[in-house]
Amino acid sequence: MTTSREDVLRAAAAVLLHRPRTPMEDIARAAGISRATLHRMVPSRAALVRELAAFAVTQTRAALASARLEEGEPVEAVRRVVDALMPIADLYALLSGENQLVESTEPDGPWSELDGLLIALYRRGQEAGAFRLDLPAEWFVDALSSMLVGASWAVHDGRLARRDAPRALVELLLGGIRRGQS
Amino acid sequence: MTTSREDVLRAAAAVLLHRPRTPMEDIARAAGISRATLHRMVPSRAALVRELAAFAVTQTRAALASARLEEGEPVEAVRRVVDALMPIADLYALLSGENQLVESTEPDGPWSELDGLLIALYRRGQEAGAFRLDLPAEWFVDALSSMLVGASWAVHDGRLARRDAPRALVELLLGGIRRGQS
DNA sequence: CTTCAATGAGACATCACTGTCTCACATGAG
DNA sequence: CTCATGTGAGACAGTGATGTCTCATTGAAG
Repeated sequence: MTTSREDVLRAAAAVLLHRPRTPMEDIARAAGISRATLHRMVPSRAALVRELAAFAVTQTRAALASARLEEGEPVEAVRRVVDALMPIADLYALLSGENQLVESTEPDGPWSELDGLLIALYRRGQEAGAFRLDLPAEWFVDALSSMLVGASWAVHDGRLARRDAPRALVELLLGGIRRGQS
Repeated sequence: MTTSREDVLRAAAAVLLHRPRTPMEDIARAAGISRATLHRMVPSRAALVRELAAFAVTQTRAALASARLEEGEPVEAVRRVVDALMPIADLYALLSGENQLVESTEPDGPWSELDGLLIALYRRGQEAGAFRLDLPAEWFVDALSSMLVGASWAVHDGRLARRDAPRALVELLLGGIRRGQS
């Protein structure tokens, strides 16, 4: 009964997001393997963290691709983004600026590419007259990121039902960014 | 030239929020004191963390009190809350569920009291017809918390101007929670 | 059945961090 | 000026985490 590398990464992400100081022994346990096996998979803690970051980038890129940001109404595109990112919110959270588990993603690295896709979506929405002009696109990305993390935590803590989370998030976010409110 | 205890706590909060694994030596440096002096102030790392938590509770309680949650229009009360919490967003972030630096704040501890004040505000807004009925009050608190953290980070990283942050946050939040949008 | 690869348990050495302590220096008050 | 207090630098011992490695066990394939 082999635990897949991906399962290990997912488990590591979840436990490290919640407790960044978790020892390797406990990370391995959380993934259902022994510490020796974990060390066979990755040469060091630092390497695990780097691999986690790369995995998170890959998963996020795929999620954003599946959300097809350039297609259709910007409002619907935001809905699709949230639906796509919710299942990987914990991985996504590792990449967002708030979590320094992953040290200093480089300014021109994969993260800024992904960030740029979301900024472009917001700007498309502004040009289409759907989104507010007075809020910076960067804030849209930050707000989305932080609410994804927040919703993920709320679900994790049982404060929000898993099936309600996407809707709660998207309603609040869209309500906040849509034009024509004041 | 003595660094006040509060300054040390503030600096420690900021650095630990960003890098939970920061060694005591680096925490002390960030606070402008030596490690020996830090150890004279607190007997251990665990004690520092406990004191930080208590300080965060005190500061948050004071901020919420200054925001006068029960007075006037719920919308204006939310504005006051954001204005009051922004300057202490990093301390507040230590208390919010997202950050396990402070391990497991007890269910009936000070945090749930503060949480309860915000929940009561949202419910007051619902009853007054100002806030949406379909979003849970708990989600309001989670969204506020996570956006406070997100905005604080955006400012820290230079993505959002410090003077624009409160407005960006409150506009998005209020836009999302107000009634009569759809 | 045998063989092979993967895995877990556990031992061990090393290292970073932590807490403790001493001593020299700096600063402020009288 | 002296004295008292606070501080920083640095040494040291202890601890927990980390990485490395060996050996026994397990499970799957042929």
